Amino acid sequence: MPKLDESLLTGLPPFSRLDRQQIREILNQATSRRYEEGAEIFREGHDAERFFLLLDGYLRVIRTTPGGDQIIVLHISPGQLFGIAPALQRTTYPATAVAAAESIALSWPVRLWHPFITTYEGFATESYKTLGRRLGEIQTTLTEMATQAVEQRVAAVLLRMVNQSGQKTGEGIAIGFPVTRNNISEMTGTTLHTVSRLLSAWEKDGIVRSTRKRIVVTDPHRLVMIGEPRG
Amino acid sequence: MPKLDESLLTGLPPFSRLDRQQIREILNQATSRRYEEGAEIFREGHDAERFFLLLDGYLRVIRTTPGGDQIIVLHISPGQLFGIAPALQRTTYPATAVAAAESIALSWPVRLWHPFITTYEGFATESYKTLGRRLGEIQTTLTEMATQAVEQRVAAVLLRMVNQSGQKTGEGIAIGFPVTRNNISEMTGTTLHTVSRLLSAWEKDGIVRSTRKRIVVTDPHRLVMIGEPRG
DNA sequence: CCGGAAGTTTGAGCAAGAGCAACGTTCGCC
DNA sequence: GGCGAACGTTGCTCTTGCTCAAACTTCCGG
Repeated sequence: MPKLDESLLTGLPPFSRLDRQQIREILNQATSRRYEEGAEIFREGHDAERFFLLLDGYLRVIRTTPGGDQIIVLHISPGQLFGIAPALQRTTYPATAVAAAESIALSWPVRLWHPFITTYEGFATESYKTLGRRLGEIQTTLTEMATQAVEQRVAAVLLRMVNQSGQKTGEGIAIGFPVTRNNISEMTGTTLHTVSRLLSAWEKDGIVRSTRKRIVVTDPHRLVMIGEPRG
Repeated sequence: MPKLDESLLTGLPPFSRLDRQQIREILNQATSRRYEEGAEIFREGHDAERFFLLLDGYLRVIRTTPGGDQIIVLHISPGQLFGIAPALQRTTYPATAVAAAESIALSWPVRLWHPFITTYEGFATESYKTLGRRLGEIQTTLTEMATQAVEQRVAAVLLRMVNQSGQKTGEGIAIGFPVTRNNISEMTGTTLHTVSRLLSAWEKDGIVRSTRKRIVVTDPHRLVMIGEPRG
């Protein structure tokens, strides 16, 4: 295992209040691993043996129903902790994590969770903030699902992905990882057909541009308008 | 303020590992209050000044959309902590809490949160377990919303309420607090009309019995069958 | 360079459930 | 004891978006 560079963690919120020495300790106990697009990092229901930090790439957190349907609960961006089941006293992972793009993550065995929480200043605070944000995000998604029509939900989801991973390009803002029509349908509780029709229509209107697995939002403002129920 | 009896807390998970003396301390700092059906305990977005424990009654946790629609995120049963925004480093409440039935709750100022977490054994653990369960419940609801038809969602929600608050009666198991058709529609993302039709149909089939605001499930097993998508 | 897999598009038909409307019932309050 | 508000029921209409079907395009591996 190559020695990990301290600069990997220095900027990140959970570690921002630590000194060089402490970061070194943390890195020395970490395992680094690369995941290809589509690879599973951990699976719902399995023993939570490690907790993770995403260094690079994007993840999807998904749940599968008994009936075989799949839904995407949220996405994880670089710099975020994930698989932090131990924070909520869980012994198994509550969902499955899959690499949406090629990704790199550090991980530590759960037995280090408690020491981390108690010895590293700011680590607990940031972990719980992250959980709070995610809870909020899921609640928002739930609210949208319950009250908004499909078109609005798809617009909202596109905007959310743009906000979390957008990269400026010549044509507009690109979503920073591959997304299929089917993925979007799994985020919005609809079918890939309906998503395809919506994107086609928006492309005709100059709101988005898309190629296979890649989406660029060229007119975010108009997408916001679509996302608002009455207007 | 009448002195609160120690037996109020002795059985409850967050305090189960504490001695008489510690429970006394906790009670001495608590404020007890009664809420009528429909009363608001705290509101989404307001400063989180206190955290709570529900002693008796039932609460609804709701969110309101900009468009004025309302959804019920979850219910809270006696013995549970709620309004524990501080646990997730939040300074405002992420949702509104309303008494579904006449209720009694204790509360403490948030500045006591940290002392509670650090000095009372088991308190932190139980609080985070509660959060974990709620996150799981919301995720389940989200999954149902995204993958199941209205009939299944309504069946699932009835069963959940029965499990959380069911009381055996001569005819079956009664939901332990008042619920309107409209409330159910706010839990399932449908309309009160559709809920009314479903309940009427189920009543005809002998699966439920209902009067104004009161629902008794007479044949839970068949309701479970309805709740399963393919079967 | 070819073939298959994965992803995308589009059309046509249909049904679930929303919206609208009207009326009935129960309850609490003056 | 009567009135109004809140809650519930039911019929009808109409739209959204799902299902089914088929073809097309892009990508990747051999």
